[in-house]
Amino acid sequence: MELDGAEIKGRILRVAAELFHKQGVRFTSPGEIIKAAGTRKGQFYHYFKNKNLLVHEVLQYFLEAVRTGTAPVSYDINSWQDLQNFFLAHIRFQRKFGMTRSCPIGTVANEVSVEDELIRKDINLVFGMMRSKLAAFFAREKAKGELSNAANPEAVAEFCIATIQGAMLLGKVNRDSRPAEAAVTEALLHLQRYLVRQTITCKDERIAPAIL
Amino acid sequence: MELDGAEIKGRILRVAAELFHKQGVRFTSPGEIIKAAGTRKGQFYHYFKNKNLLVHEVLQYFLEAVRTGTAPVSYDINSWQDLQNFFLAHIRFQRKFGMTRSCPIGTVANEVSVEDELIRKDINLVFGMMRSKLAAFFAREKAKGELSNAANPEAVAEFCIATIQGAMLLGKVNRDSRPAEAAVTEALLHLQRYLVRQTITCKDERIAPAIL
Amino acid sequence: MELDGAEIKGRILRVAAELFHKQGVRFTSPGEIIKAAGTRKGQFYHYFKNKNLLVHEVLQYFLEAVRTGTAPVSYDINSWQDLQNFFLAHIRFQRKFGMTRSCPIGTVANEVSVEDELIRKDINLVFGMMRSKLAAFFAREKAKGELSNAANPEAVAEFCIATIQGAMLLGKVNRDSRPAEAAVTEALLHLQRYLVRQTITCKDERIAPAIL
Amino acid sequence: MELDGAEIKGRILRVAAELFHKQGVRFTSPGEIIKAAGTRKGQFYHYFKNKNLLVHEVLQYFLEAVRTGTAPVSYDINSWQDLQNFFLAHIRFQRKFGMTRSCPIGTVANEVSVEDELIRKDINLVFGMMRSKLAAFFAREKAKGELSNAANPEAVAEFCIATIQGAMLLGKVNRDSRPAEAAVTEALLHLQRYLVRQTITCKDERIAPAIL
DNA sequence: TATGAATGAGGCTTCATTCAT
DNA sequence: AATGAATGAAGCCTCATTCAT
Repeated sequence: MELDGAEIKGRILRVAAELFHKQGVRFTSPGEIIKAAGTRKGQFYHYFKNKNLLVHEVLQYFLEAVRTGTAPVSYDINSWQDLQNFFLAHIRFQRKFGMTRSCPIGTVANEVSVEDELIRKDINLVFGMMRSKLAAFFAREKAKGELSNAANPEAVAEFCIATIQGAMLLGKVNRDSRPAEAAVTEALLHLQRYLVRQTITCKDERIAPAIL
Repeated sequence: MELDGAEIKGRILRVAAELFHKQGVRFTSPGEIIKAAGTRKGQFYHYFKNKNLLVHEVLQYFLEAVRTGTAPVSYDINSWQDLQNFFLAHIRFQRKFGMTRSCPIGTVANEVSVEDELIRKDINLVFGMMRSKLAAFFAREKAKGELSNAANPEAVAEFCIATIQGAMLLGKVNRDSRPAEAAVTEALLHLQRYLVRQTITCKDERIAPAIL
Repeated sequence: MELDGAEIKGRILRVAAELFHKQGVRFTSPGEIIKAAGTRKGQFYHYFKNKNLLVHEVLQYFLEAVRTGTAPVSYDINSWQDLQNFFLAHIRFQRKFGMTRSCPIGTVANEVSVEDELIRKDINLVFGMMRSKLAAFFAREKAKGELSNAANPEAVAEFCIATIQGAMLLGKVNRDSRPAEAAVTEALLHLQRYLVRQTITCKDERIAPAIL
Repeated sequence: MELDGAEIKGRILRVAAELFHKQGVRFTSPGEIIKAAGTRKGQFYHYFKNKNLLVHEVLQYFLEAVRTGTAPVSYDINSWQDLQNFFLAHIRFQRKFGMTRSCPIGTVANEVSVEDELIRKDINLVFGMMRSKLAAFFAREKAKGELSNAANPEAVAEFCIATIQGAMLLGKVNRDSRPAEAAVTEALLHLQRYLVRQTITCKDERIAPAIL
């Protein structure tokens, strides 16, 4: 069976996403992607006009993954239990790579320079998608009277994303999940205090990292 | 007045730190640093055996800056007012660069790959210095009975760093300080709730971003 | 007529072989080869991943030349007359370059360092090919009863190669063919004494260098 | 105790000789010699105007070592037993370096290019010293009537040097002393046949490599 | 004597891309 | 659609040496 165009393009995209996550965009050359994808230069430049547009498409692929919930961590939160799991899932994800990587989006985001307007906007869309999914949950909870009126869903969502990004960064530079766990645990405590009825109760007021 | 050796080495170091912050380590070539520092290739390699060791020295310089409190943001916190100011100072710092950069340490941290063990450890030392200064403050407050016994100084310090790093990343990709402000404001609220006596009071329970 | 890929690769290979023979591998930079071959950097690295692999290919080319008998000196010996000619042909070859070079293989061989395992093995193959061709001749002569039973074909072949390599080195540092001739003449005398019937007779027991 | 000038110069010389033997002249930079000798750039260039003159002095040091018999292998031969030992001593010497190097002089000799007239002449002097010592022995034996009148002392000496150089080269590229032993054993057989009285007798007409 | 700062040419290689087929 | 040849700028670094102190 021959590989059709979409197949090849998809493979390049997946390989590129993996390499960008592993070593960053700048440190990943088209040649390396081509080799890892088992394709050829001509094919690569046929499907992607240039490296920048490949980054663009990778980010669209990430956007789609977050939107449809097929990303390694789902941003579709429906319960406080989901929310807690959501934070911890990021660190579980990171552990799969031996704590040597942080968030795929965050990694690319960090590299954007003033010239990369297109890429910056792409990343914004991904973070925006994450934020709106999280904010939607908080808004729903607020509507149900479960969340304090003091909580601003958008701001709380922003806080969640920021803390997770920072926690993963700390996890990576420490090569240890504990700093990341400590950070997200504090974040969860903060969110918990917004709850009108304290549904999540942990003995010592801390979410046990052991459940990770 | 002639420039002596230390002067030149210092200039290379400062220029490199600036470029690394602006565009990352990977995208900054020795040639670019040499040009910006107004020096020569031979001179550069006389003072720095290779680019990696320059990065190492830049990080030592950052470590020293954090240690001595000469960094753009001081990590020496002595009051809850200091703490609040500390969070906001990060975003003020970011604003100076038109929200096009994130944290100098975070930027380098994000780039470390599995091969850069030396660099990873250097960054760890810097984050460690930040953490111990913050944790020292929380420990002191706890000893004074101002901070809840439930608070673990190290964990809370980790949370502060993570949230700031994430907030600055969001600020950069948005080219807007508001997402970053929202995130750190939530973080401050969390910390405030650890206070035994609620010394920081803000009308609507939110720290006004306008004071930034 | 345009040059196709194989043509260009071949030209780089020949130019490299020539320069390696003239001045050694170490003293021949890719830049020099590129210039001499009238090609470009990109082209060079398109055909040869790196300089070391070019050396490898040059040595394969030498191996092939020895194997097929297209090298400047043929290692296919069929008679005692051939053998005598074979020794002298090396010095004739050397004279073509004004006694400024030694053996192309020997030159590269002398340069191998502990790190160059690949190259060392390549050279071994070339010397091995030379040895087996020479040994085959001695074995045949032994079988025919022309060569003393005391002669070990492999050992005698090794001796021939060693003496020729050493003779050419002496010829080069002296810029004079006489030391080289003296050495190979002695070697021929040694071989001659292995003959059961003294077919090669020289008046004064010496092979006249004049015939060179 | 301070090191005086001669001490330092001597150390640089010895270190350079060692490195040239190990990896060749071209591949040994002044910086490497300076580091290995534990000295400084200024000192190096104070004692040696340039690298080429250092090579020159190293060769003079080799010349002196051969002249005075302090070289690793003595060229002062006084008996046929000495002669046999002399050949084998070269291979023993080579074994000390795990068969990774050939002759120190031969290594430098191989690298001489057309521009290095000075160096070429220096090497010639060293080989010339070797030759005259060997030739002196053969001449004395001839005078004593121990050596065939057919033997030309100079030519036979040249042959000895050539075969040893070639044998060591083969030993190095094979990383095995056996090819080198085979070659020198044949050479010894040749010399033996020049003896008027066959004083060296080996059972099977071969000098046992086991005695090495 | 001794030092290390300074120099710039050059070494080896990768990069991202275009192009002709 | 697919190929791999072609390109030259640039990346990182070493070299051998000179020079001012």
